[in-house]
Formats: sequence, C-alpha cells, structure tokens
Amino acid sequence: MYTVTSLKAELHERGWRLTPQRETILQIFQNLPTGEHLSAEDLHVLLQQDGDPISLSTIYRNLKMMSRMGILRELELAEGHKHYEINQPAPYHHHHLICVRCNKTTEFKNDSILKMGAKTAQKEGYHLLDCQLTIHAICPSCQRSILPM
Amino acid sequence: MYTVTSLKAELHERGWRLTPQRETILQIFQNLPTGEHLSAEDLHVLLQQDGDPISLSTIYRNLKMMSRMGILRELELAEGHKHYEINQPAPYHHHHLICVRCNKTTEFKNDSILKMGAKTAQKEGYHLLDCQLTIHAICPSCQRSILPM
DNA sequence: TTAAGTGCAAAAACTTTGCATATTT
DNA sequence: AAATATGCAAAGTTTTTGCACTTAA
Repeated sequence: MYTVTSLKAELHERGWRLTPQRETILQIFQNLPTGEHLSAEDLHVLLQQDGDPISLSTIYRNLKMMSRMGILRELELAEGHKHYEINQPAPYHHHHLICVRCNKTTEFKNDSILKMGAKTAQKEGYHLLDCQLTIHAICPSCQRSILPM
Repeated sequence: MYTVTSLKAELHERGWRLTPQRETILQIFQNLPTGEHLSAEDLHVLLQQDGDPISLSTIYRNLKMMSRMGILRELELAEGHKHYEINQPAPYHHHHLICVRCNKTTEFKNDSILKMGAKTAQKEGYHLLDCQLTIHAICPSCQRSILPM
C-alpha cells in the first residue's frame, strides 16, 4: 500500500516531484471506503467542497500518472467516463459485474483471477500493474422488466 | 455465432427491425480477423471506403445496441475510446494484455476465466453477455526504456 | 536555480440527441 | 399505416493541450 513517503520515493526515482496536489489525491483515494470509486469530475467537486480545490487538468494529469504507476486502477464502468480507485492486492483486490441495462455495478472477489493475470503477465515478461475482470450482464430485475433494451 | 437470420429473429422478438445497416455492420464484424477490433470511427471510414457508407450516429446507435444484445464486445483498450469486436465463445474467447506506456495490446486465452465469469454471473442470477480480463502492465521493451512515464 | 507542475482557457476528441425523412413490417 | 430507424446537424460530455506562472528539490 502506498504511503506519502513511498510515493515520494517512487516519484523521485523518475525525476518527478511530490506536490501538495498529488499528496491530497493519494489521501483521498486511501481514505475512500472499499468499493467506492471516483471520476475526475467527482474528485474535482469533492475537493472543492473540502475547501482544497485542485484544477481539473491537474486532476486528469495525476489520475493518469498514478494509474500508470500502478497506484490507482482505471475502471471503465457503465457511466461513460472513467472511474478510479486505489489498487489493492489480495485479499482486497476485486472485480466488477455490471448490468448493461440499469448500470448497477457489483463487486466480487476471486483471488485466482489475480493469480492467473499475474502469471500471464510474468510469462510475457510484463511488469503487472492491474488486472480486472469485467463482466457485462443483465441483472435479475432487468431480465424481468419489459422495458426496451 | 450470430447469423443474419438469428439476428433478425432476436430483433423481432423485441419489436425491432433488421435494416441493411445492421446487416452490414454484423457482416463486417463477422469477417474481421480474430483479434482485430474497430472503433466507431474506424468502422465509419471502412464503410465509406467500401462505398457502402453508414452515418456515424447510426453506427454509434447500433454498436451500443449490439453490445447490449451480447453480439459485440465493447473493449476499453488504451486508445481513449471504445473498440468493438465480435463476441465469441470458447475456444475463441480471449482477453487483453495492455502496455500502459506504448499501448501495445496482446490477446491471450484462458477458458477458465470465462468459466469463472459465467459462474459468478449465474450465482447472482445475471444473464451473462461478456466477460473480459484486462491486464494493465509494462511490456519488456518499455521496462528497458529510459523514456519518462 | 531550474526543471517539473499547476491553473486557466481554449481546443480536441468522442458520443448523444432532436428532428425531418425514409424504411421495415 | 404505423412504428422504428436513419442521416444530418447541432449540442453535450469528457479529456487534452498550450502557455504563463509557480514551486519543489
């Protein structure tokens, strides 16, 4: 799990810097309840409400950077834009089941999937950052509904 | 695997229609080599080149519809927009390994993942449409490179 | 001190929508 | 004939970028 100190060290390794904005963003995600995820816009609004605003462009730049470092996971759920959450190892690591009709999103755990993903990455010589199984399906309630699509 | 006939039947079931545009789009994806995927824009250009143009809005509407029917898979690769491919069962079913630095995308197969996904969906009473494991990682060549990010 | 990062505003990229017309059933 | 689908143009959403200024190291 990332701490401000380990983030700082890893940034310095690459010639980058620890800014108050990066520290704030890391803390927000670390304190987010498991299973919650934020979009760039969500984070922007949240920070404004907290009286600690960060510009949207900085948010976008840092969300991308932290995903590419493996600190955050970039989730493509059903809302039409990306969501982010902290990237945790087993046993906190999880996957998503999404209803394509009502967009209901459920988490589920399955540690053998992470193991398989790690094995696949290793076999190809890749350095693993994240591994997520996304299931698109129709939930029980939408199966019963007679609404179109 | 979908044929024009089965597509027609399934559309009719829901009060929808088989149009030449839908038939064309289905055929394009059926004839696409395994592992190739198209964005809405790719498909638009391809159809224009073939002298059989379809408007972008119709393309967007039908890609979404066919994904929600389980005919196509919606892929979130590294390009910043969705790509689509035909949704095939095992043993053609596959997953994606993506380098977050150079965006190189590799397919891999693992039928037990599809089985696990199916089991998860079933356990929750969901009707499965698609199930994809996406691995974000850094490829061997980018690990060696000294370029930033 | 100097290279990296931020904020702002503008632009770019992608996707959806309203509406008149055309088409499937 | 009636309802769905298409094409066009316009609008909406999300994300990126250029640049002057600021700041971490």
